[in-house]
Amino acid sequence: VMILRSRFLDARRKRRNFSKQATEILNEYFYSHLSNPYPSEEAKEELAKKCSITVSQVSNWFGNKRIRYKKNIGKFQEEANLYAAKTAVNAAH
Amino acid sequence: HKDEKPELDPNNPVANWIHARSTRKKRCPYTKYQTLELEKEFLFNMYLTRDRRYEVARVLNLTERQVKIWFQNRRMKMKKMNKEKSDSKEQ
DNA sequence: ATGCGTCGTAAATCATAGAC
DNA sequence: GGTCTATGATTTACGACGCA
Repeated sequence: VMILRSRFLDARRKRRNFSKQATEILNEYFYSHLSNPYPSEEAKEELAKKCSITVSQVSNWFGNKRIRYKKNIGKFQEEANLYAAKTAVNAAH
Repeated sequence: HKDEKPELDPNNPVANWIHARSTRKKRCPYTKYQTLELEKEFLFNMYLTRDRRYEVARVLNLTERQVKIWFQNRRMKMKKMNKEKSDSKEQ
């Protein structure tokens, strides 16, 4: 029990970057909804499930992404083009 | 959209996002002492009476509005922590 | 009308995982 | 291994809206 408890507390204290696949999914949503990147509660739940993270973490990710994108659009241009191309390919099939 | 202020720009993607008004006060981190005292008060009661709010604000050199909002945010934080706890329980 | 409640968020800041 | 920067989380501050 103590082991489980300490493991749980450690997990909360020690942040891990999200997986590449999770970041991929979040970015795909973000760049394909760039004019209104505010997922509904339902959309957040679906993203959370697909990414194996919590709804709060999805909210945090979008909050951080929006402000960091807005603060320096140029820095994200390459990334934006990449995901735009990716969703274009998906739409074509 | 709703929250705060539109940014009237032609075709930039950010134009229709939510933007904070320029009049918004910049976030000012509270001192350890201020936070500790606020937490003690919160432990005593999660909701402030008007008298307590006045007194806490005076002692900590904050405005009554800041104290009111701190308590609102603190209650939301508690709600979030409780939700996480119950979520991790099931499953 | 006032006034304080929640909810969702902006923006700044914190903490540190990871890249170099 | 020590410096940095990118990234996830937390902290102030508000707008929108609800209810008494």
